[in-house]
Amino acid sequence: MARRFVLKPEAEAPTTRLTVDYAGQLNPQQYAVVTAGGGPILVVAGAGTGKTRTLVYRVAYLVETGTPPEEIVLLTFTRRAAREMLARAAALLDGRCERVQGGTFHAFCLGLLRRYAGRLGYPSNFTVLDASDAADVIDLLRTAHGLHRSGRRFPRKQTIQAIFSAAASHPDADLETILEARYPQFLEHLEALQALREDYACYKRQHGLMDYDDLLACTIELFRQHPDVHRQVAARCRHVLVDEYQDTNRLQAQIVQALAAVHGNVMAVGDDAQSIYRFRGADFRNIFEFPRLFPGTRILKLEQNYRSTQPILDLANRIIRRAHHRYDKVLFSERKQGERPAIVPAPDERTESRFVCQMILALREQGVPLHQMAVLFRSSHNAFDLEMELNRRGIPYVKYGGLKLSEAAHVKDLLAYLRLLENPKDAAAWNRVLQLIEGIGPRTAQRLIEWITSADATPFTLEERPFSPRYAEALIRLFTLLRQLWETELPLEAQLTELLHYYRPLCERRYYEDYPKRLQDLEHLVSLSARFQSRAAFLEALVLDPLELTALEVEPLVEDEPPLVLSTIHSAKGLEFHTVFIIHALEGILPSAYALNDPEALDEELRLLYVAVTRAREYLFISYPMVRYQAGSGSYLTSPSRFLEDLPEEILEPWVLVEEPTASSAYELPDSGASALPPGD
DNA sequence: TGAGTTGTTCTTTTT
DNA sequence: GAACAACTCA
Repeated sequence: MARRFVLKPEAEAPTTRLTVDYAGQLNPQQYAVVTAGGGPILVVAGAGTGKTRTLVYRVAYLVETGTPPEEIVLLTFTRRAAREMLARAAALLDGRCERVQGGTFHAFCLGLLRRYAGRLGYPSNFTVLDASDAADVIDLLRTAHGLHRSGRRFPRKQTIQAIFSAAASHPDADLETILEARYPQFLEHLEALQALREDYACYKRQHGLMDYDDLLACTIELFRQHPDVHRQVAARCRHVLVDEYQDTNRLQAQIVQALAAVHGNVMAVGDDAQSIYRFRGADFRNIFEFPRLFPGTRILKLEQNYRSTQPILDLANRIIRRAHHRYDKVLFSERKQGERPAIVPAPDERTESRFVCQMILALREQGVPLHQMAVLFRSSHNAFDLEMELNRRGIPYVKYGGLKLSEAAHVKDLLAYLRLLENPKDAAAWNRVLQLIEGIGPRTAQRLIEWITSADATPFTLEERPFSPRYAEALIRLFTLLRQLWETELPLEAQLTELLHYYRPLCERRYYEDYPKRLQDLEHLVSLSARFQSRAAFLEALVLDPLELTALEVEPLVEDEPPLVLSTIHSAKGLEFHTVFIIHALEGILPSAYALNDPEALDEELRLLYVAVTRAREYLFISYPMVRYQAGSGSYLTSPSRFLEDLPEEILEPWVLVEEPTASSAYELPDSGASALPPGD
């Protein structure tokens, strides 16, 4: 008779001691989220409730309790957010989080597709098109079809691109539904647009091109067609964490579902009241779909606001109450004391800018660092006047949002050469590059592209020369250079230097009015490239993360003092500041004129204001000009945003700007402005 | 076919 | 103030 030995069940959690005092550093709700076990979890978190902090601790906790870092996926809204979170988690654990997979949905998908593109019939060196590249390709096809003069007005290339993108992010709706809902004026072109869309898809496949939407759609396609790849990828996703879930679209939700297919551990964090990316296909209802998508979901809440004072939250709560949709969250703070938010009407834009500048300087005198203050606005040109005033006074600032350096024509030109070296079949890049040569217009460019991209020969060789002598010499020069760079593996910076040397005269001819400034940008770009490992990495960073470049651009200017932040409200998502100014709070701007006829869009504008307001910790100033000037039509009276109407003075304190009545400074507000300040802290 | 000029339209937010 | 269509001239 054999002897029996009774085995005890293994303890669930590994016995390693935890190095972080989770219970001590988090509140009970946060602690519950951080230490929650596996399975699907939805965390509904109001503004300022320590969402980021909670995710950071969650990553640390998972690593400490035995999850291999490389099997954690952290999907965030920007790459900057991912980097920051991972850095903080790494700081908690002495760098043990380094191998966590993280980034935006687009970046994550791109990584996968580079590896598995072959399975979908794409070359692995495919090019990623940004929105304006995509519009250029569409334009190419539109011209080829002769659609641009098909009678009634045909939408412009950017609009077509927007329509296709909307269709791609709503995989359940067809083109007709999209047009009906958002572009009824183009319904008459439905068939032409459908044909064009098919052509566009086909063209991209032939030339190794993917736009932003393809990155998501192809990933889903890959998983559907190749279950083995899907299993392999999902197996490495032991825990999937998604930040800002309210701003995901249907495709992204499907990707999350696919990634969690093996282990089933998904945690999504979001706030339906802060959804501000509807125009990009996001739907805040996605967050309520989560429990349906993942049966057995546990819903946890973070409710206590640590960021703002109660008066600021009172205003935020009042604002969100105006929405047609009911948001059942009321933010409360332990920080009962605080100044009331101010509403500041200014006679005109100039005065509004002067007010903001002088208040900023006064607060800086009081000891608030510049970079703890932010000026927020609906769209980037709302800040032009203020920027002039800041420049005049020498106040350093960084501006987020709006036009990116990588979207400027001259930058795209230079990068097009680089793109060709990476993918010699990139028709969009060829189109740019060829048309820069004198004597080559759209027609010739197209013929040449066809010939170049169909030949299977070594790239950048000119065997016969069936071209007009008008441009033959220039074409040979271009090909020789590209061939040379393609064959010799120079460091990235040297490649760009060579290309810039070639491009410089073209740039001077084309932009004769302002080429010195543009060349300066390009030299900056060349020096920036030195930090990148490879051509591909550089190009990818520029397509997926154009923000970073704008931010970097200003860095060297500021040596001693971190600068003031100017930002679109969209780009300020997830950030917080000691003091926030919201400028141009006007009908037609916030809410935007485009939203006025659509209750859903109007709700989104309201959420946008809600996001802006909840960025502030201590002081909040909302201002607007009472008169504006418009080129041509002169000045006109404005009306303040409807969202701020009829709010009692206990919630929003009205201010009046008064000019100092001395003769010498009759046109200036006092620079110290001390008497106008709220009491210091 | 390309280059250059003029008049018209539209103007948001971002990966 | 830019992008685009429509025009003229070489």
